[in-house]
This record gives sequence, C-alpha cells and structure tokens, in this order.
Amino acid sequence: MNAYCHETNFQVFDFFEFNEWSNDEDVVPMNYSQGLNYTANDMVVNSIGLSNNGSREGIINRDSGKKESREKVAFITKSEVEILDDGFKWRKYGKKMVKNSPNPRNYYKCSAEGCPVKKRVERDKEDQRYVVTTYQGIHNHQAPNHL
DNA sequence: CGTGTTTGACCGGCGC
DNA sequence: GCGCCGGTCAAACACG
Repeated sequence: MNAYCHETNFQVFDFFEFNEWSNDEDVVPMNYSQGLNYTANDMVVNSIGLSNNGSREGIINRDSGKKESREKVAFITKSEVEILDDGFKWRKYGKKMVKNSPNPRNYYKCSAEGCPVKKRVERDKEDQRYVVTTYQGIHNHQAPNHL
C-alpha cells in the first residue's frame, strides 16, 4: 500500500456541490453523501469528472439523475493532516486568514500545464478535527494512474 | 538547476 | 472615495 491509498482512505462526513461556484453560500448537499461510505478518494474521482480510465464521468445530479461534471465541489473529512494526497500535483500559491475563523485557508493550483483546477483547504472553524477541501474546475488532462 | 513554498503586496468587488 | 475582505501574484527562499 502506498502513501496515497492510505491517506485518501478517509471517511467523508459531508459533501457539497455548488451550483453557482461564484457564490459560496449556494451549496446543495448531495443525497448520496448521507451514507458516509465514501472516501476522500471517491470524492476526488467524482468531483473531477474523471473515471478510472480517464474518461469524463462526473457526479450524480440528484434532480436529473444524470452524471455530470461539477465546476465546484467540497467535502469534509476528519483528518489530522490537512493536505490529503489526492494523486494530483498541486502548487501552493496563497494562504490567508479568513474572518471569523482561527484557521488559515490554503490555496492550491494543479501543476499540470494549462490545467485550470484550483483547490482550497482549511480546517473547520468550529471543530478543528475536520478538514474542508474545496475543488473548483475540471481537469483538462489525464488523471493520475491510481485514480 | 528545476521545482515547490513562504509571505507580504497587490487587486477587485462591495458596502458604507 | 475608503476600508474591509477574499483571492492571487511574485520575489525571495528552501531543497533535492
């Protein structure tokens, strides 16, 4: 077992999709997040819209029942480490303290050439045992092999 | 050298 | 305007 498999095997405690990713308040909990049987790895695969063989797959729209890629999704895990290794290469480009939270928010961009995907990582402001990871954008390249 | 991190500066939107 | 706030840039730095 490599470090990647180990680290992404965190239970997902909640999962959000953003219909309007310009508006952080407009989040819609996914119906299938209730089961809590998803790992961070599952969430990464679904959120980026790429399946194991690299084809576009996406997540299930609970209204239409169809799979579609989402521009922005977020999930919460209970984790002691903040940087979940999701198999992609990320370059950190910023860190900010956000209002009403004692914890900084970290900004990452996908290292792949021309890929527009970004993610944010921060600890839950009320319960620091939880980590909130937000992805925005859809990768324009092949996913890592182990995804 | 090539790549990634750190960190203050900078910028744009928004409310007053 | 001006200041707050969240997001990004980029120069310096670290490290293999």
